[in-house]
Amino acid sequence: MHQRVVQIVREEMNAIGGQEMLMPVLQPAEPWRKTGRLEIEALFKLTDRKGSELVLAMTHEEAVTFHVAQVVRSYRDLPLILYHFQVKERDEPRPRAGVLRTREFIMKDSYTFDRDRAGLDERYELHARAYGRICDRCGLEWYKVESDVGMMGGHGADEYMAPCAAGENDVALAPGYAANVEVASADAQPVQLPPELDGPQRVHTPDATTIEALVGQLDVPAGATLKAFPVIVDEDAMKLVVVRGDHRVNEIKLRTALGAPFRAAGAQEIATRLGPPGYIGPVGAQLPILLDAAVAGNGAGSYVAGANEADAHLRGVKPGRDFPYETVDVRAVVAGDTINGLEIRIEPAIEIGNIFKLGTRYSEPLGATYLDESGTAQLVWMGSYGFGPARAAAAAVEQNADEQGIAWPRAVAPFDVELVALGKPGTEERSFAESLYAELQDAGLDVLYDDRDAGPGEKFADAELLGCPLRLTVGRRTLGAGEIEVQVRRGQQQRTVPVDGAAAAVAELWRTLS
RNA sequence: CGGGGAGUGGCGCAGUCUGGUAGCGCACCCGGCUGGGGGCCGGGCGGUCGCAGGUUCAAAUCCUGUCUCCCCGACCA
Repeated sequence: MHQRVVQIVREEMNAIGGQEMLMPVLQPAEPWRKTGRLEIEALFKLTDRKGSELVLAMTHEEAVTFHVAQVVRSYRDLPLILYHFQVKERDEPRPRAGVLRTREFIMKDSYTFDRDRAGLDERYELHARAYGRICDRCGLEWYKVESDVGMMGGHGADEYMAPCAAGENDVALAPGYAANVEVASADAQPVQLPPELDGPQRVHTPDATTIEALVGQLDVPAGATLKAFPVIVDEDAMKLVVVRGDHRVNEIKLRTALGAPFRAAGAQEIATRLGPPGYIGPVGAQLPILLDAAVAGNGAGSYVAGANEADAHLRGVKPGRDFPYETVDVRAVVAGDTINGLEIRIEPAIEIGNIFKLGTRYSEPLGATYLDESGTAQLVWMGSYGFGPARAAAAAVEQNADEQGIAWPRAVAPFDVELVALGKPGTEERSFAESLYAELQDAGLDVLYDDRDAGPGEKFADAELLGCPLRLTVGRRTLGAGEIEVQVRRGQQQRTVPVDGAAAAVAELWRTLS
């Protein structure tokens, strides 16, 4: 089924003008140094016997850009769509989840090369449509979501997600909206705030180092408290991120907002710069304060915040009046938040593909330029597009399995039909099954023929586990009635077809399946 | 990186606490029965107990080290 997915992808890539090629996995380290990606922890690095530095490629931007830089000279050489199916190697912190997260996997990656942003947008759109067709043809339930650009850098990215319980990503969905929670943004559910005061008032709150404990003591909703999250940006400056007490910081959104790497501040750093951990807050903090939009947007009312001293909080805190801030959107959205007044839900999903607008992120460091009509050198505008056949197959399994096993979509099933012959070898039903096997193949079907000397129960159970769309049974009972039995795997409805013209009837039935 | 678990015939496991003849199911091989939901009877093959050291008369079992795998979390360019 991996090869069936591959062939679907290949056809759709060719249909948008892609040229298939093959690039090496083992590559010199130098181009990776030039793009700054040699530092990536997940990149396998090694040396050969002469001590030359090599890497095992995790994607192929460096290789393809280097290649294009050699070959493309003129605007007349563009646009270009190149792709290949190749092994990717990634030193994952923790490989897991079977086929979903492995150190080594095959990915289709394509790369587009254009003379400008408008060309890139065109090539990107071609891929978006091709990916939609690929997902449909693979029989998947899927959606396209906005995503974080992550390690790739660049100007925008979307992911293709197949919802299922085994998924490792969470996606926020509302009518007309779909985004990975790493970038999702929504309107928070409203909260009843305590009335305003003339200024912050200190309240005694022993052992209230968690929002839960604090809420228990003060009788205010968690959403009326402020949670302070001190971070060290670039191993240098400390900043204080503040979100509503009932919200959580999403670290990907925060990294995006900061525009730089960060880490959570340690207890000692907090104690030195602010106050006792558990009691810190924005009022009086001599730090830049980043206030989440869910707090900053509220007009009336006031909040409870840490007082930066032990066993004390402040009530009546008003952002702006009591502390200066910069507004950011860094909270993780939760189910029940709204977008345009419509509630969102959050679902797990498998990421099966992603598409990135790279721009000149790679063409610049690797010198991929062309000469325009005026003879001026210009940087090539690039896009990068990944698709994981194994993940698509995994999603097809997860979305179509039942108690008995897999129920493959027709397009990606390992075989079209499983033919089960009952009876002892040498019997009439066996010899009929032999001839039916040949006729089915002549009718253009891929057939798995179970001619093992095994009991019927064993064969039926195996057929259902494997999950071919149709199961044919040739047995003495139905054969005597001039029929063979057909089971549609999905739903497991049984029917019979006459022996005469059976192969053609089965082929016809197969065509009606999804 | 933090927490937890597991390494014993091909596969799945028991035995380890309390040291003393390595065991069970499945699979496999042989003979036979059965033949529409993993059926039955009989007879067989197959294991340096992850690895290395130590304790002991004696180690799958106790001790030390080490490797690998799995799960949860962190992380995931």
